Amino acid sequence: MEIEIRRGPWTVDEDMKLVSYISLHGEGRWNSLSRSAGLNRTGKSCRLRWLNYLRPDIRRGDISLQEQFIILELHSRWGNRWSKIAQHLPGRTDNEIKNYWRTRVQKHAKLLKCDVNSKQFKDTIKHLWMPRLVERIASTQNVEFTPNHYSPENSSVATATSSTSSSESMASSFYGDDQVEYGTLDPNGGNWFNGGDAFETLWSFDELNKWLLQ
DNA sequence: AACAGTCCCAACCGCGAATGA
DNA sequence: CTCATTCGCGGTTGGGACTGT
Repeated sequence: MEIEIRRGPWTVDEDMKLVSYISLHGEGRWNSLSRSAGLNRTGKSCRLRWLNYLRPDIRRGDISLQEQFIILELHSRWGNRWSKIAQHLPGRTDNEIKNYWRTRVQKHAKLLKCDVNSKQFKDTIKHLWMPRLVERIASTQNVEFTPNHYSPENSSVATATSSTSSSESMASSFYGDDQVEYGTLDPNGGNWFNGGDAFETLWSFDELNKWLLQ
């Protein structure tokens, strides 16, 4: 008899079944795991749910400034190698980083009317956005961060601080201090980037345009 | 309050790589 | 070696949440 495979959002009951099964038997062999756990889901679906949502070491909340820097840095080296980038951001999933890139970074490329893969945009990230991020990180309290020397081989330096609550307080102080300073970007008087996002308040529209026209 | 437009993220899909029979 | 199955990655999308009018 064919059992209908479930799709779409996971229920609390399904989550509990998956978590309790994995806690007893461990991960892997996802297709058989799905059957054994009594889930009418594909192995793929179970794997994705566990890795992106149910894993106990998942880190939630805003992407910190350090994490933003690391994403930009590693993406400039490796491109869309999301899982590889995620390995250097403990608790963050490849899916989350990918979503972050698409929703935030690509949006900026679109606003500036340039291709996200263009040299122009990459240079903007490298020579304007990243230095500005470094400034912001350095200016916030008690943050040990050595972005100039960040490398995947030495990622513990950066990730050690990003995994503490200091990054959250840093982000909140950032919102508070700089919303106005960097928020008045719209030539028409409004807020160009709608405000609200730390990444988006790092530079002005004029500043970016000036850079792009160089 | 109601509606429309936009944003964001969880989940799906397709494909290539890895593994095993 | 070949074929089938499983795994993991990157791209895409549906729909709920949010925002503006």
